[in-house]
Amino acid sequence: MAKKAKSARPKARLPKGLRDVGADEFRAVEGMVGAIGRVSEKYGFEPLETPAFEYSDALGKFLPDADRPNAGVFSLEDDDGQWMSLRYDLTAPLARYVAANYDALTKPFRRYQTGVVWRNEKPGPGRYREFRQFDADTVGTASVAADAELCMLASEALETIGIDTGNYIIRVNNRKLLDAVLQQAGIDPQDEAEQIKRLTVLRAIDKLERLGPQAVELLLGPGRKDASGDVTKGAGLEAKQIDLIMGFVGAGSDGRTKTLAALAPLVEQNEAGREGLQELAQMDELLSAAGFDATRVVIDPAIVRGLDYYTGPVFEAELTFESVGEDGADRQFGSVGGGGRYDGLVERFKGVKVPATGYSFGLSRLYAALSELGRADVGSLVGPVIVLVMDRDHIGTYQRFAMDLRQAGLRSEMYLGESGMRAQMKYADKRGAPCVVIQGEEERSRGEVTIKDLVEGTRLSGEIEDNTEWREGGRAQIAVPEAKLVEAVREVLARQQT
RNA sequence: GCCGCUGUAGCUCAGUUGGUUAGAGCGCUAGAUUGUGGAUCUAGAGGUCCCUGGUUCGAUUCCAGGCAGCGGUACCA
Repeated sequence: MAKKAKSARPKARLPKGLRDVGADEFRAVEGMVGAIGRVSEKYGFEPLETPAFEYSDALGKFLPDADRPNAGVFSLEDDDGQWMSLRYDLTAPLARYVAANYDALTKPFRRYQTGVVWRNEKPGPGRYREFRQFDADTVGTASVAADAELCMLASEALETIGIDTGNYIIRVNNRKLLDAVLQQAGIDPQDEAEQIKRLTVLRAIDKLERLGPQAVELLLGPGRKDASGDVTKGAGLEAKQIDLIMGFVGAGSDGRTKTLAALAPLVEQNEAGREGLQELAQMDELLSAAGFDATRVVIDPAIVRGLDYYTGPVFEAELTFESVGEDGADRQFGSVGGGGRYDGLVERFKGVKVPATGYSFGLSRLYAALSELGRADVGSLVGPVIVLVMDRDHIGTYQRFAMDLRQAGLRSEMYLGESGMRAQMKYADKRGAPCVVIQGEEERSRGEVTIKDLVEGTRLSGEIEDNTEWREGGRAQIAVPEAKLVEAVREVLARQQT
C-alpha cells in the first residue's frame, strides 16, 4: 500500500535543460543586468519589455533559418486555434514591436531589453533550454555609426561587470566581405540554388576557431568525420575555391588598419567587397575616435555568426582568459554575445526595408565567466540577524526586536521554526547570520538583551582546542540594555567589516 | 539526429567471480552540552542496486530491449 502510493507519486524532477537559480546567482545576475542596463541608458537606449510568447507567424518561425524553419521553438495553441510560440530571442519581438508601432516611434529607435528566452534544443554543458539574454538594438538607420556604438557598448558593458580589457575581445567582420569572397570563388549569393552551398561554407568558416583550419578545409571540400565517427557533409568546393576562402579568413592581424589592408586585395574587385571594406574602415575610425583600440575591438575575417539574416557588419564578444575546469583541463569560455546588422527583419511586416543592428549577451554564460574570475561574489549578502525565540510567551517582544532592526535598515528575522535553542543557533550559523539576539529569563529580568557575534565566535573557536573551555570562556557575546539593541548590533556589524 | 560512456543512499562513489542482513565518505537528525552554532565523539534515519523481459533453484550482478543522464558531434534565430 505504502509502496504503491510511493510509486504513484510524481517525481520532483526538472525538465531537461532547465534549472533553478539560487540566491547567489540570482543576485549576481540582477546586479549584472542593472549594470549593463545603466550603461545602455548612458548610451541613450530606452528600455522595452515584451511578452514571453507571441503568435508564431509574428515571431517569424518560418523565416530566418532557411534550413530548418520552425523547429526548435516551443509552441502552444490558443483556444481559438492560433499558434503561439515562446520567444527564442529578443530580436524577433523587437521587429514585431517596431512594425506595429512604426509611425509613432522616433527613428532611429534605440532600445535595450533583458529577458528570458526559450529554445527547444538539446542542452549541453553551459547550454540550457531557458536562459536570459540582454539585447541592445538600433532600428531605422543604415549608418555603421550605430554598429560601431554597439561594439563600444558591448565593450563597456563587459568592463563594467568586471571583465577587464585583455580578458575579452570584440571581433568585427562584415557579411559583405564574406559575400565578396564567395563571389570570387564563383558562388553567387543571389542564386537560389547556391544558397545551401553558401550556408555550408559560412558554417564551416564559423567553426575555424573551435576545430582548426584543417577541419574547416575538409568541411569546405568533401566533408569531415569527427572523433565520434559522425560524418558531416562538406560544401564540395574545389581546391582553388578552398584556398581562396582559407586565404581570406586567415588574413586577420593584430591591428585593424593592417587587417583591412590585408583584406583589401582579396575582395575589392567587386561591389560588395568595396562596400564592406568601406564600412569597416568607417567603424575603425569611429572606434578609434572614441578611444576603443585593438585591445578591445578587432577586425576578424573569420567571424560569421551563423544567421542567415545578417546583411552587413557582424560582431562577436569573446572571453579570452582561460581557466582550469573541475577535471583539471584548460577550459575556454568563448563567445558570450554577438550581433550584427539585419536590414531585412522588419521588412516582412512592413514591406519596406528598415535597416537595423543589434547586439545580445547571454547572461548565464557571463555569470559563469564571472564566477570563474572570482567576481561573482557581487551577489553574496551577509545573512540576517536572527532573534532567538527563547520563551514562546514573549514572542511579541522578539518580533519587535526584529522589527526594530529592520527599521534601522538591517536584515533581520525572528526564528520561525519550532526547535530549541541549540537548533536555532545551528540555523543562524547556516543562514550566515553575523550575530544573534538572545533574551531569556535572565536578560529579561534585567531589561537586557545578549548579542552574540558569530563571526567572532568562529574566530575564537579556532584558538581554543578544548570544547568545554570555549563554552565556559569568552563566548563573543555582550549584554546591553534593550534600548541599545540596534546600536549594539550596528557596532558588531561594523567591527566585522574591518 | 548520429557516436560513445554511465545508471547502487540527498551528493560523490565502492562492492557483489550470481546466494540469505548491499557499504564508505560527505550531508541530514539527535545526544554528549536541562540557555549557546562551527571542531570532536556517539547514535539514528535514509535504498524498487534505472525499467521491462530473458537465462537460472535464485539476478542489483549475466543477456536483450527500453528509458534516463553525461560527453562529443550535427543543428542553433
